[in-house]
Amino acid sequence: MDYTQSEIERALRKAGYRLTPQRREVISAVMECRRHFTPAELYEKAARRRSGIGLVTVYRTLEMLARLGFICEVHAGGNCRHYLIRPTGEHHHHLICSGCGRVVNFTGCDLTGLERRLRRETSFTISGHLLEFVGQCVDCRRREEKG
Amino acid sequence: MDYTQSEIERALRKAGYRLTPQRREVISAVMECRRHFTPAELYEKAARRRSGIGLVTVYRTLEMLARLGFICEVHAGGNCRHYLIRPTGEHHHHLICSGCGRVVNFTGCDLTGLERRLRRETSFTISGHLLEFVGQCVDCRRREEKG
DNA sequence: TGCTAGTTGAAAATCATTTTCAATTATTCC
DNA sequence: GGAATAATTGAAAATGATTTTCAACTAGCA
Repeated sequence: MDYTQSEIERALRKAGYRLTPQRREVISAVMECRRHFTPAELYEKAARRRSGIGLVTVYRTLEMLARLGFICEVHAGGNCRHYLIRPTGEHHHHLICSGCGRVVNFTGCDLTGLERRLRRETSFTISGHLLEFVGQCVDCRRREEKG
Repeated sequence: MDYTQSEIERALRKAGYRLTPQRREVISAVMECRRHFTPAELYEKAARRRSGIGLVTVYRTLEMLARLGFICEVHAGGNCRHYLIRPTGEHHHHLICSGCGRVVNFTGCDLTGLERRLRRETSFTISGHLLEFVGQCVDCRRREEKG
């Protein structure tokens, strides 16, 4: 289901990137994330564990991981980039809690029928789609009801 | 199908906003857009027609129009906001050409089944979804094939 | 071990967006 | 029509995320 640190490191090497201590640290910090994160958040986290990692390196490493397909961007709103670990391979989407940012991955979006219809009606070549559900998880709902 | 300038102006007044020449100009510039646009693009267009409109005012007016539901944001990539005219009322989504930015609105996304499944499986309260298709329109495809 | 191209990170640059605030003006009330 | 007043405008400055620059450093190869 999830990639391991060494799988990612291997893929990185294979793609011609060098394996530096900073990159290892960023990867390991990413792998602990259970919700979406911003470059700045990840920087804090990684820098806390190994002082001397630069924000720029975090940016660059995240960009690299996204290029390799290990993380992807989500459109969580706000004014900065949000990334998310990608489960291995398969086509999937996200259900995002607007309260805490928790993310649930799901598959089976089944938009092929709609896609076919659009292709027929518009003559577009369709290359992909962006689908995200937004809601509130149980914890956040309870918290709101109480307070 | 589309709102008229005076419909928008009326709604704006009704919501307690003042009708200024600058706002009129921005609204009219928006209404000419057949694809998505950025605040900066709209500023250029509006300022060309009536010099002296400030970029800040464009930002503020677009925010207002979005709040009133006449335009909405799209996630077209890039590093700045993209807006789009919203067809009257109904729930709809966008098919966006990655080449030229042309936008086709469509309805009938039918995600209620999927939404129900997610609600059941995750116990989230689902408040909405974001769905966009990306592709290439006929013109852009031809242009690419030729050159 | 030494070479070299890839990598790092501090600082500066960039760029979209937001805030500030004094001057202006649309609307209301007489 | 003419104040009064609160909303609006826009230039300039502030903010904040992201990117670029470049000299120093280093991973990985020979």
